[in-house]
Amino acid sequence: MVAEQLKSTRQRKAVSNILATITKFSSAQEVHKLLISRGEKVGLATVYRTLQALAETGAIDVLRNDDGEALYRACSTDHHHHLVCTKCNKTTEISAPEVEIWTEKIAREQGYLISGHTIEVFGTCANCR
Amino acid sequence: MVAEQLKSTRQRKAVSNILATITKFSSAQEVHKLLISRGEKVGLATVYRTLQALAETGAIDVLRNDDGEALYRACSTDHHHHLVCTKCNKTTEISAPEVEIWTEKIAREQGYLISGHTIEVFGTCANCR
DNA sequence: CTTTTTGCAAATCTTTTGCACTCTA
DNA sequence: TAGAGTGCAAAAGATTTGCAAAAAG
Repeated sequence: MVAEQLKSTRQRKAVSNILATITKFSSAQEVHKLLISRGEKVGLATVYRTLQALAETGAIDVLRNDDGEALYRACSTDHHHHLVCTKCNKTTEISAPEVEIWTEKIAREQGYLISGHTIEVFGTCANCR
Repeated sequence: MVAEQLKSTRQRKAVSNILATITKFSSAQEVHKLLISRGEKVGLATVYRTLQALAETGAIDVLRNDDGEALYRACSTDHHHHLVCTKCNKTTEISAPEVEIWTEKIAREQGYLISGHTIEVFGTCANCR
């Protein structure tokens, strides 16, 4: 299973461009609406496929909201976590070397071989308080 | 909006009992199948409603898997996080005072008012290695 | 040209709801 | 009894998929 190289298409560029302008996690549906409102002609299925493809290559981050919807956002590539405002959905990246270490420790204590972890902190940001 | 008190019904007891015997997070569909296989007569919708109700009262924990499905599991009531085996789905509760503190700190630095957080560590447990 | 991509609509799948009926307190 | 709770089937909604047409390299 060789990593496929994605071809550069109008639609994919459009999706990438949109993502670059968004700072909060957005669902495929939202991304699609944004594209349409910008006058871009891209099918919903294509948005889904593109977003998935990008997520697989690690180019963008994915997470699930409480309704089970997949949310995407362009992300820097280094390991980090998120601080999410529950009111405006603004997201701030936070790196956490301390926590990475703690994670490793806990896992070892329990006899686990760590493959990954998720840390998300929710709250109200300064603007929304 | 006063917290409603759930009435005790055959179906609810059945769901609770099943949950008590399960050690891994399971979807509503799975719980329903288990009930049926045990000969319990409970509707799928009821399982969904019951699971949601229980989750709301904090009696059970919920999390979303990568497919966006809601997974439930009976849980002790004190605050803690999970260490999940990606092979057998066994879940170990971990408490993390250190992390709670770190979370608080980070948030304050960013001007956030913390409302909650999620920490899940994935890996392979001793038995599955 | 050959292989990927698209678009659309149809198909899936999980979860939610409307409603009439059945229980619990 | 009154108000909750239940079962079923229909409705939602998000995501996926089949397929023929269009685009990329």
